[in-house]
Amino acid sequence: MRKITHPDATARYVREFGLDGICGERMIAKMSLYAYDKGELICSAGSSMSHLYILVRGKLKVYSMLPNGKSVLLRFYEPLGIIGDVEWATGYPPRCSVETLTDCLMLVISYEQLTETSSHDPAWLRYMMKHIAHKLYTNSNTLSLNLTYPVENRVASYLLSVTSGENPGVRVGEIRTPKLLELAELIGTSYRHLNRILAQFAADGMIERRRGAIGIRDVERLKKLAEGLLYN
Amino acid sequence: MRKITHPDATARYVREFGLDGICGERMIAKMSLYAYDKGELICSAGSSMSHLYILVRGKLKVYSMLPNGKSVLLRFYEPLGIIGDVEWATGYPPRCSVETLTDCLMLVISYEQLTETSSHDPAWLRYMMKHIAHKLYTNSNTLSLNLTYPVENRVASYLLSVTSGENPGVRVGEIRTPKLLELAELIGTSYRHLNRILAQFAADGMIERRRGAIGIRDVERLKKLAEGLLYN
DNA sequence: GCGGCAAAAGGACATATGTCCCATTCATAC
DNA sequence: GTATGAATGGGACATATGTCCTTTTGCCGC
Repeated sequence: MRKITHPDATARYVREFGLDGICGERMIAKMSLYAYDKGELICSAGSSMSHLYILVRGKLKVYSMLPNGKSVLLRFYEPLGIIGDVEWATGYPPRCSVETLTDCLMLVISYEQLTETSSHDPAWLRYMMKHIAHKLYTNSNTLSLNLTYPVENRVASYLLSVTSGENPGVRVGEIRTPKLLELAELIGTSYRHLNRILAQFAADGMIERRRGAIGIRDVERLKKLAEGLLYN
Repeated sequence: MRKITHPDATARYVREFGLDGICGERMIAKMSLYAYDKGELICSAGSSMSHLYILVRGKLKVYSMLPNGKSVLLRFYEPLGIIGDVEWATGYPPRCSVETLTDCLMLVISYEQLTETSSHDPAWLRYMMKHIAHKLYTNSNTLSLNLTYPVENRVASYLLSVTSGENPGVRVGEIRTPKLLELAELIGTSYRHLNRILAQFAADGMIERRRGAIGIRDVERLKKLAEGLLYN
């Protein structure tokens, strides 16, 4: 993580995403731009949260760590995803962990300055309200689906989510897998079972297994399995 | 459902819950008070939503109907629970159904009038933002837990949630069960399996089964099973 | 009382998933 | 090269849960 000090840096992304129509000038003036490397942890469950992050480049994953030790993948974020909004609104400690999947750029502002510059600004408050409501809507949907779909479908959905956008063309998708154990935790199952499902996918010719990577061989059949179940 | 026309009715509850510190006067002037009987449906997935409801008396249950036909119990509401906030904020159609568990009283205001009287009011917007963020926080937690806990624990949690408050004293809880099939759907399992779990609970002396009702015999052991898993 | 029906109880079996353990592979230090 | 350990692959079995079907129970109209 490092701060981007180029004078025009913040303004560029504020303009690109039309944030100037949402955030007041005073708020924009207090924002900084930070670069994160792939694999960095932005926040983690149990720690404390002091800044709001607005993703403008790259991709993140958000997962929840549960008291019983297990974890559940909640969603992926792409540009204009916001981290720390719920914690700002409620003051609760974060119950999720957020990790970069690619190199990322984020606009950052401290809660203190955010409150000072925007807590009386209806446009910003409406935007935040809508944004959080959207999160609730989709989060509730995703988890409810996960609750009733078997692991097979969830794995298919995960593979598609991680591939999409990486190799947009005809090329076969190649996913650099994190440690499979982590992947299993994210999907909310045991390593053993994930392994079974992957072996079955491979046997069916839908994927190809390699050390540290998975090759997608049949996107269509995966899509069929993931039907309607999307993490995005 | 019927409107309460007593002139002072609305004002009484607005005062009781301190809503006058949150909702502007203009907004309060547009609110009505409605009474609902036990078992009425306030809203249902797929329909359209045109009013915001603030619960001031009674208890509700909220559940989600999924595209694959199954449903999941999301939470119970008690006074100051708000229905229709997410739909107002986002404009999305409701994906949940809400049903009264007891006779209820609710303050009601149409989206049109709500937008007109409050969409520039920072105090109200902050309140809504915080409220929705709280919903997201707890909803995500509940569903994540459900995703990783077996049915046994969920049933225990359900029994406790429904009992608590009904017989606060030493009396043994007596739950008038809805059709058990419905209950199974709410908990997100099959009727057969719910039956198994209940039979096991009964065999262990934790509950007593009767026609159309369940008697709680051992709150403590149920609490142990429900550990940390709460729908409220 | 009797027939019939909805709700409830439960048997038998299949499937999904978890747990425990061991074998294999690969990289890296030495 | 060899030892070592992490990551991976997989066998054997237990448990959780779903599906299908049959039986029992209690209620209601006649």
